[in-house]
Amino acid sequence: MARKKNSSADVTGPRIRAAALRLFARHGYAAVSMRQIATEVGVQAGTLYLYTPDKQSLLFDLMQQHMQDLLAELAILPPATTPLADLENFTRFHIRFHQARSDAVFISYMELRNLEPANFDRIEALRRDYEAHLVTILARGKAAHVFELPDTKLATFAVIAMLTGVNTWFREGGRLSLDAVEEIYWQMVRKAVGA
Amino acid sequence: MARKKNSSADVTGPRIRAAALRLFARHGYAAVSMRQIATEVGVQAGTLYLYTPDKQSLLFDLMQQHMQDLLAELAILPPATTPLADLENFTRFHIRFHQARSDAVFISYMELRNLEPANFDRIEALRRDYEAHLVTILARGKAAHVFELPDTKLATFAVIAMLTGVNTWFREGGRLSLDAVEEIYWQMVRKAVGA
DNA sequence: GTCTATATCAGGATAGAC
DNA sequence: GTCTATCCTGATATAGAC
Repeated sequence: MARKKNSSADVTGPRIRAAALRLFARHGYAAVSMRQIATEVGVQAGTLYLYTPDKQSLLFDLMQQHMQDLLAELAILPPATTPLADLENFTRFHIRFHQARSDAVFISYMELRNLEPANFDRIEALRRDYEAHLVTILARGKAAHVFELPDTKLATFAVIAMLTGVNTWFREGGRLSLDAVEEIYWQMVRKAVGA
Repeated sequence: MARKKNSSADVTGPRIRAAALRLFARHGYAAVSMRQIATEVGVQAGTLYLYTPDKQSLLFDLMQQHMQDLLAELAILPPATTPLADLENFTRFHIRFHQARSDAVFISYMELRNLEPANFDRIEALRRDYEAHLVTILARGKAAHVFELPDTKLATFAVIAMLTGVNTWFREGGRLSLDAVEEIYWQMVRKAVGA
Protein backbone atom coordinates (compact mmCIF):
# COMPACT_ATOMS: atom_id res chain seq x y z
CA MET A 1 0.00 0.00 0.00
CA ALA A 2 1.34 3.40 -0.99
CA ARG A 3 2.36 5.80 1.76
CA LYS A 4 1.33 9.41 1.76
CA LYS A 5 4.07 11.40 0.09
CA ASN A 6 4.69 14.12 2.61
CA SER A 7 3.76 12.27 5.74
CA SER A 8 6.17 13.09 8.50
CA ALA A 9 4.39 10.93 11.04
CA ASP A 10 7.04 8.29 10.79
CA VAL A 11 9.71 10.78 11.65
CA THR A 12 7.85 12.94 14.17
CA GLY A 13 6.97 10.07 16.46
CA PRO A 14 10.57 8.92 16.89
CA ARG A 15 11.73 12.50 17.25
CA ILE A 16 9.26 13.05 20.07
CA ARG A 17 10.49 9.97 21.87
CA ALA A 18 14.11 10.99 21.35
CA ALA A 19 13.47 14.46 22.72
CA ALA A 20 11.56 13.11 25.69
CA LEU A 21 14.35 10.64 26.41
CA ARG A 22 16.96 13.38 26.40
CA LEU A 23 14.95 15.80 28.48
CA PHE A 24 13.71 13.25 31.01
CA ALA A 25 17.29 12.08 31.50
CA ARG A 26 18.63 15.61 31.94
CA HIS A 27 15.95 17.14 34.10
CA GLY A 28 13.73 14.34 35.33
CA TYR A 29 10.27 13.30 34.22
CA ALA A 30 8.37 15.49 36.64
CA ALA A 31 10.44 18.55 35.83
CA VAL A 32 9.93 18.34 32.08
CA SER A 33 6.81 19.83 30.53
CA MET A 34 5.07 18.68 27.40
CA ARG A 35 5.70 22.17 26.03
CA GLN A 36 9.45 21.69 26.46
CA ILE A 37 9.35 18.43 24.58
CA ALA A 38 7.30 20.02 21.82
CA THR A 39 9.73 22.94 21.55
CA GLU A 40 12.66 20.56 21.30
CA VAL A 41 10.96 18.75 18.42
CA GLY A 42 9.78 21.93 16.79
CA VAL A 43 6.05 21.32 17.02
CA GLN A 44 3.26 22.65 19.18
CA ALA A 45 2.35 21.00 22.45
CA GLY A 46 -0.97 19.77 21.17
CA THR A 47 0.75 17.85 18.40
CA LEU A 48 2.37 15.52 20.90
CA TYR A 49 -1.00 14.05 21.70
CA LEU A 50 -1.24 12.65 18.21
CA TYR A 51 1.63 10.37 19.12
CA THR A 52 1.07 9.58 22.75
CA PRO A 53 -2.11 9.46 24.80
CA ASP A 54 -0.39 11.24 27.67
CA LYS A 55 2.90 12.03 29.37
CA GLN A 56 2.86 8.88 31.48
CA SER A 57 2.64 6.65 28.40
CA LEU A 58 5.57 8.49 26.90
CA LEU A 59 7.69 7.62 29.94
CA PHE A 60 6.48 4.06 30.12
CA ASP A 61 7.08 3.44 26.42
CA LEU A 62 10.64 4.70 26.70
CA MET A 63 11.38 2.48 29.66
CA GLN A 64 9.70 -0.55 28.21
CA GLN A 65 11.51 -0.14 24.91
CA HIS A 66 14.81 0.14 26.73
CA MET A 67 14.27 -2.98 28.78
CA GLN A 68 13.06 -4.94 25.77
CA ASP A 69 16.10 -3.87 23.76
CA LEU A 70 18.32 -4.87 26.65
CA LEU A 71 16.79 -8.33 26.89
CA ALA A 72 16.80 -8.79 23.13
CA GLU A 73 20.49 -7.93 22.85
CA LEU A 74 21.31 -10.13 25.79
CA ALA A 75 19.47 -13.01 24.19
CA ILE A 76 21.61 -12.92 21.06
CA LEU A 77 24.93 -12.89 22.92
CA PRO A 78 26.98 -15.80 21.60
CA PRO A 79 26.77 -18.54 24.21
CA ALA A 80 29.99 -19.39 26.01
CA THR A 81 31.19 -22.80 27.04
CA THR A 82 32.18 -22.02 30.63
CA PRO A 83 30.57 -20.02 33.43
CA LEU A 84 33.67 -17.82 33.55
CA ALA A 85 33.40 -16.96 29.87
CA ASP A 86 29.67 -16.42 30.33
CA LEU A 87 30.34 -13.98 33.12
CA GLU A 88 32.94 -12.16 31.09
CA ASN A 89 30.53 -11.85 28.18
CA PHE A 90 27.84 -10.54 30.46
CA THR A 91 30.17 -8.04 32.10
CA ARG A 92 31.42 -6.60 28.85
CA PHE A 93 27.94 -6.61 27.35
CA HIS A 94 26.45 -4.79 30.31
CA ILE A 95 29.06 -2.05 30.25
CA ARG A 96 28.91 -1.58 26.50
CA PHE A 97 25.14 -1.65 26.17
CA HIS A 98 24.55 0.69 29.06
CA GLN A 99 27.23 3.11 27.97
CA ALA A 100 25.72 3.36 24.51
CA ARG A 101 22.33 4.31 25.94
CA SER A 102 23.11 6.27 29.04
CA ASP A 103 19.97 8.40 28.82
CA ALA A 104 17.67 5.40 28.70
CA VAL A 105 19.59 3.72 31.52
CA PHE A 106 19.35 6.80 33.65
CA ILE A 107 15.62 7.06 33.14
CA SER A 108 15.03 3.39 33.71
CA TYR A 109 16.70 3.54 37.09
CA MET A 110 15.59 7.00 38.21
CA GLU A 111 12.04 7.33 37.05
CA LEU A 112 10.64 4.08 38.36
CA ARG A 113 8.86 5.98 41.08
CA ASN A 114 7.05 8.11 38.52
CA LEU A 115 5.44 5.11 36.91
CA GLU A 116 1.87 4.28 37.71
CA PRO A 117 1.67 1.02 39.68
CA ALA A 118 0.63 -1.17 36.76
CA ASN A 119 3.39 0.23 34.57
CA PHE A 120 5.90 -0.09 37.39
CA ASP A 121 5.11 -3.77 37.75
CA ARG A 122 5.68 -4.42 34.08
CA ILE A 123 9.06 -2.69 34.05
CA GLU A 124 10.10 -4.42 37.24
CA ALA A 125 9.27 -7.77 35.72
CA LEU A 126 11.57 -7.03 32.78
CA ARG A 127 14.32 -5.91 35.13
CA ARG A 128 14.01 -9.13 37.07
CA ASP A 129 14.30 -11.11 33.86
CA TYR A 130 17.61 -9.42 33.24
CA GLU A 131 18.83 -10.09 36.77
CA ALA A 132 17.77 -13.68 36.49
CA HIS A 133 20.18 -14.13 33.62
CA LEU A 134 23.12 -13.18 35.80
CA VAL A 135 21.80 -15.22 38.70
CA THR A 136 21.86 -18.24 36.43
CA ILE A 137 25.42 -17.64 35.31
CA LEU A 138 26.63 -17.21 38.87
CA ALA A 139 24.70 -20.20 40.16
CA ARG A 140 26.18 -22.41 37.44
CA GLY A 141 29.68 -21.23 38.20
CA LYS A 142 29.14 -21.80 41.88
CA ALA A 143 27.81 -25.30 41.27
CA ALA A 144 30.85 -26.02 39.10
CA HIS A 145 33.08 -24.69 41.88
CA VAL A 146 34.67 -22.09 39.63
CA PHE A 147 33.08 -19.23 41.57
CA GLU A 148 33.29 -18.79 45.30
CA LEU A 149 30.16 -16.99 46.36
CA PRO A 150 28.74 -16.56 49.83
CA ASP A 151 25.39 -15.58 48.31
CA THR A 152 24.41 -15.78 44.65
CA LYS A 153 21.62 -13.25 44.83
CA LEU A 154 23.73 -10.64 46.58
CA ALA A 155 26.58 -11.22 44.18
CA THR A 156 24.14 -10.52 41.36
CA PHE A 157 23.07 -7.24 42.93
CA ALA A 158 26.67 -6.32 43.65
CA VAL A 159 27.91 -7.00 40.14
CA ILE A 160 25.06 -5.17 38.45
CA ALA A 161 25.37 -2.16 40.74
CA MET A 162 29.09 -2.04 40.18
CA LEU A 163 28.81 -2.25 36.40
CA THR A 164 25.92 0.17 36.09
CA GLY A 165 27.95 2.61 38.15
CA VAL A 166 30.24 3.09 35.17
CA ASN A 167 27.55 5.29 33.68
CA THR A 168 27.84 7.83 36.46
CA TRP A 169 31.40 8.79 35.64
CA PHE A 170 32.49 7.45 32.25
CA ARG A 171 32.81 10.02 29.48
CA GLU A 172 34.04 9.34 25.98
CA GLY A 173 37.43 10.93 25.47
CA GLY A 174 38.41 10.74 29.12
CA ARG A 175 41.47 9.14 30.66
CA LEU A 176 40.43 5.62 29.71
CA SER A 177 38.85 4.10 26.63
CA LEU A 178 35.73 2.04 27.07
CA ASP A 179 37.74 -1.05 26.14
CA ALA A 180 40.16 -0.34 28.95
CA VAL A 181 37.31 0.24 31.38
CA GLU A 182 35.69 -3.03 30.32
CA GLU A 183 38.92 -4.86 30.99
CA ILE A 184 39.48 -3.30 34.41
CA TYR A 185 35.94 -3.96 35.53
CA TRP A 186 36.09 -7.48 34.24
CA GLN A 187 39.16 -8.12 36.39
CA MET A 188 37.35 -6.73 39.43
CA VAL A 189 34.23 -8.76 38.76
CA ARG A 190 36.24 -11.90 38.21
CA LYS A 191 38.05 -11.48 41.48
CA ALA A 192 34.91 -10.49 43.36
CA VAL A 193 33.22 -13.77 42.48
CA GLY A 194 36.31 -15.66 43.53
CA ALA A 195 37.35 -16.88 40.09
CA MET B 1 18.29 34.60 77.39
CA ALA B 2 14.84 33.21 78.01
CA ARG B 3 13.05 31.46 75.16
CA LYS B 4 9.47 32.13 74.29
CA LYS B 5 7.33 29.66 76.20
CA ASN B 6 5.12 28.31 73.47
CA SER B 7 7.47 28.66 70.57
CA SER B 8 7.22 25.67 68.34
CA ALA B 9 9.73 27.03 65.87
CA ASP B 10 12.35 24.62 67.07
CA VAL B 11 10.13 21.69 66.35
CA THR B 12 8.38 22.91 63.19
CA GLY B 13 11.60 23.53 61.30
CA PRO B 14 12.93 20.00 61.77
CA ARG B 15 9.51 18.55 61.04
CA ILE B 16 9.40 20.41 57.76
CA ARG B 17 12.80 19.09 56.78
CA ALA B 18 11.83 15.57 57.80
CA ALA B 19 8.64 15.71 55.75
CA ALA B 20 10.46 17.13 52.76
CA LEU B 21 13.09 14.41 53.03
CA ARG B 22 10.47 11.68 53.07
CA LEU B 23 8.42 13.12 50.24
CA PHE B 24 11.36 14.03 48.01
CA ALA B 25 12.70 10.50 48.42
CA ARG B 26 9.35 8.89 47.64
CA HIS B 27 8.16 11.01 44.75
CA GLY B 28 11.08 13.15 43.65
CA TYR B 29 11.80 16.81 44.23
CA ALA B 30 10.03 18.09 41.15
CA ALA B 31 6.94 16.02 41.80
CA VAL B 32 6.45 17.20 45.37
CA SER B 33 4.59 20.44 46.02
CA MET B 34 5.07 22.80 48.91
CA ARG B 35 1.43 22.15 49.72
CA GLN B 36 2.10 18.45 50.14
CA ILE B 37 4.97 19.14 52.50
CA ALA B 38 2.82 21.55 54.49
CA THR B 39 -0.01 19.03 54.71
CA GLU B 40 2.39 16.36 55.93
CA VAL B 41 3.59 18.69 58.68
CA GLY B 42 0.12 19.92 59.50
CA VAL B 43 0.64 23.58 58.65
CA GLN B 44 -0.39 25.82 55.79
CA ALA B 45 1.79 26.20 52.73
CA GLY B 46 2.65 29.79 53.53
CA THR B 47 4.10 28.77 56.88
CA LEU B 48 6.91 26.87 55.20
CA TYR B 49 8.39 30.13 54.01
CA LEU B 50 9.14 31.12 57.59
CA TYR B 51 11.63 28.27 57.67
CA THR B 52 13.05 28.19 54.20
CA PRO B 53 13.46 30.93 51.62
CA ASP B 54 12.28 28.61 48.87
CA LYS B 55 11.92 25.02 47.72
CA GLN B 56 15.41 24.87 46.25
CA SER B 57 17.02 25.80 49.58
CA LEU B 58 15.03 23.08 51.26
CA LEU B 59 16.51 20.50 48.88
CA PHE B 60 20.00 21.89 49.12
CA ASP B 61 19.94 22.00 52.92
CA LEU B 62 18.85 18.38 53.09
CA MET B 63 21.60 17.25 50.77
CA GLN B 64 24.27 19.36 52.39
CA GLN B 65 23.29 18.14 55.84
CA HIS B 66 23.45 14.56 54.66
CA MET B 67 26.89 14.92 53.14
CA GLN B 68 28.22 16.76 56.16
CA ASP B 69 26.87 14.08 58.48
CA LEU B 70 28.46 11.43 56.30
CA LEU B 71 31.85 13.12 56.39
CA ALA B 72 31.61 13.82 60.12
CA GLU B 73 30.81 10.19 60.93
CA LEU B 74 33.54 8.99 58.63
CA ALA B 75 36.02 11.27 60.35
CA ILE B 76 35.41 9.73 63.75
CA LEU B 77 35.82 6.13 62.59
CA PRO B 78 38.47 4.55 64.78
CA PRO B 79 41.67 4.43 62.73
CA ALA B 80 42.92 1.02 61.74
CA THR B 81 46.50 -0.12 61.56
CA THR B 82 46.44 -1.79 58.15
CA PRO B 83 44.95 -0.85 54.78
CA LEU B 84 42.92 -4.04 54.85
CA ALA B 85 41.37 -3.16 58.21
CA ASP B 86 40.81 0.38 56.96
CA LEU B 87 38.95 -0.94 53.95
CA GLU B 88 36.86 -3.25 56.08
CA ASN B 89 35.93 -0.37 58.38
CA PHE B 90 35.01 1.77 55.43
CA THR B 91 32.94 -0.98 53.84
CA ARG B 92 30.95 -1.70 56.96
CA PHE B 93 30.57 1.98 57.76
CA HIS B 94 29.29 2.80 54.29
CA ILE B 95 26.67 0.07 54.35
CA ARG B 96 25.50 0.87 57.85
CA PHE B 97 25.41 4.63 57.47
CA HIS B 98 23.63 4.54 54.14
CA GLN B 99 21.13 1.96 55.26
CA ALA B 100 20.19 4.05 58.29
CA ARG B 101 19.43 7.06 56.09
CA SER B 102 18.11 5.60 52.92
CA ASP B 103 15.89 8.59 52.16
CA ALA B 104 18.75 11.06 52.37
CA VAL B 105 20.98 8.78 50.30
CA PHE B 106 18.33 8.43 47.66
CA ILE B 107 17.89 12.18 47.40
CA SER B 108 21.59 12.87 47.38
CA TYR B 109 22.09 10.62 44.39
CA MET B 110 18.88 11.29 42.51
CA GLU B 111 18.24 14.96 42.91
CA LEU B 112 21.62 16.32 41.95
CA ARG B 113 20.20 17.44 38.64
CA ASN B 114 17.58 19.53 40.39
CA LEU B 115 20.18 21.62 42.18
CA GLU B 116 21.05 25.03 40.86
CA PRO B 117 24.61 25.05 39.52
CA ALA B 118 26.19 26.76 42.53
CA ASN B 119 24.48 24.35 44.91
CA PHE B 120 25.41 21.41 42.73
CA ASP B 121 29.07 22.35 42.88
CA ARG B 122 29.03 22.48 46.67
CA ILE B 123 27.43 19.06 47.01
CA GLU B 124 29.75 17.57 44.44
CA ALA B 125 32.75 18.87 46.35
CA LEU B 126 31.53 17.10 49.48
CA ARG B 127 30.96 13.91 47.54
CA ARG B 128 34.47 14.06 46.17
CA ASP B 129 35.81 14.48 49.70
CA TYR B 130 34.12 11.24 50.60
CA GLU B 131 35.48 9.43 47.56
CA ALA B 132 38.94 10.77 48.29
CA HIS B 133 38.89 8.95 51.58
CA LEU B 134 38.46 5.61 49.86
CA VAL B 135 40.97 6.51 47.18
CA THR B 136 43.53 7.06 49.93
CA ILE B 137 42.81 3.72 51.57
CA LEU B 138 43.10 1.87 48.28
CA ALA B 139 46.24 3.72 47.23
CA ARG B 140 47.94 2.90 50.53
CA GLY B 141 47.04 -0.74 50.23
CA LYS B 142 48.25 -0.83 46.69
CA ALA B 143 51.55 0.80 47.66
CA ALA B 144 51.94 -1.74 50.45
CA HIS B 145 51.21 -4.53 47.94
CA VAL B 146 48.29 -5.86 49.95
CA PHE B 147 45.80 -4.82 47.25
CA GLU B 148 46.08 -5.72 43.62
CA LEU B 149 44.41 -2.95 41.68
CA PRO B 150 44.61 -2.22 37.98
CA ASP B 151 43.24 1.29 38.65
CA THR B 152 42.73 2.91 42.03
CA LYS B 153 40.18 5.46 40.87
CA LEU B 154 38.03 2.90 39.10
CA ALA B 155 38.22 0.58 42.07
CA THR B 156 36.94 3.44 44.21
CA PHE B 157 33.98 3.99 41.91
CA ALA B 158 33.31 0.28 41.72
CA VAL B 159 33.35 -0.27 45.47
CA ILE B 160 31.16 2.73 46.25
CA ALA B 161 28.64 1.81 43.55
CA MET B 162 28.53 -1.77 44.76
CA LEU B 163 28.02 -0.78 48.39
CA THR B 164 25.50 1.95 47.72
CA GLY B 165 23.55 -0.55 45.69
CA VAL B 166 22.58 -2.30 48.90
CA ASN B 167 20.06 0.47 49.44
CA THR B 168 18.10 -0.48 46.35
CA TRP B 169 17.10 -3.87 47.64
CA PHE B 170 17.81 -4.27 51.36
CA ARG B 171 14.77 -4.24 53.63
CA GLU B 172 14.82 -4.77 57.37
CA GLY B 173 13.25 -8.12 58.22
CA GLY B 174 14.17 -9.71 54.92
CA ARG B 175 16.11 -12.90 54.30
CA LEU B 176 19.37 -11.50 55.64
CA SER B 177 20.24 -9.28 58.59
CA LEU B 178 22.24 -6.15 57.92
CA ASP B 179 25.16 -7.77 59.75
CA ALA B 180 25.07 -10.70 57.38
CA VAL B 181 24.88 -8.37 54.39
CA GLU B 182 27.84 -6.39 55.68
CA GLU B 183 29.85 -9.56 55.99
CA ILE B 184 28.98 -10.84 52.52
CA TYR B 185 29.73 -7.51 50.89
CA TRP B 186 32.96 -7.20 52.78
CA GLN B 187 34.08 -10.55 51.41
CA MET B 188 33.23 -9.44 47.89
CA VAL B 189 35.01 -6.11 48.30
CA ARG B 190 38.04 -7.78 49.78
CA LYS B 191 38.31 -10.17 46.88
CA ALA B 192 37.59 -7.48 44.29
CA VAL B 193 40.61 -5.47 45.42
CA GLY B 194 42.75 -8.57 45.33
CA ALA B 195 43.34 -8.90 49.07
C1' DG C 1 3.88 31.64 64.60
C1' DT C 2 0.28 30.28 61.84
C1' DC C 3 -3.64 30.92 58.87
C1' DT C 4 -6.58 32.71 55.04
C1' DA C 5 -6.61 34.64 50.82
C1' DT C 6 -4.66 35.66 46.71
C1' DA C 7 -1.37 37.17 42.90
C1' DT C 8 0.88 35.19 39.24
C1' DC C 9 2.22 31.80 36.34
C1' DA C 10 2.83 27.28 34.17
C1' DG C 11 1.28 22.68 33.76
C1' DG C 12 -1.46 18.76 31.01
C1' DA C 13 -4.76 18.12 27.91
C1' DT C 14 -8.49 19.24 24.30
C1' DA C 15 -11.27 21.57 20.40
C1' DG C 16 -11.46 23.14 16.17
C1' DA C 17 -9.36 25.98 12.33
C1' DC C 18 -6.41 25.27 8.40
C1' DG D 1 -0.67 16.56 10.41
C1' DT D 2 0.02 20.68 12.67
C1' DC D 3 -1.23 25.04 14.82
C1' DT D 4 -3.86 28.40 17.59
C1' DA D 5 -6.49 29.11 21.31
C1' DT D 6 -8.19 27.75 25.47
C1' DC D 7 -9.95 25.07 29.69
C1' DC D 8 -8.91 23.77 34.03
C1' DT D 9 -6.01 22.71 37.53
C1' DG D 10 -2.42 23.26 40.61
C1' DA D 11 2.18 25.30 41.29
C1' DT D 12 5.34 28.83 44.10
C1' DA D 13 5.35 32.57 46.70
C1' DT D 14 3.52 36.68 49.22
C1' DA D 15 0.39 39.94 52.04
C1' DG D 16 -1.90 40.76 55.81
C1' DA D 17 -5.31 39.15 59.46
C1' DC D 18 -5.29 36.98 63.93
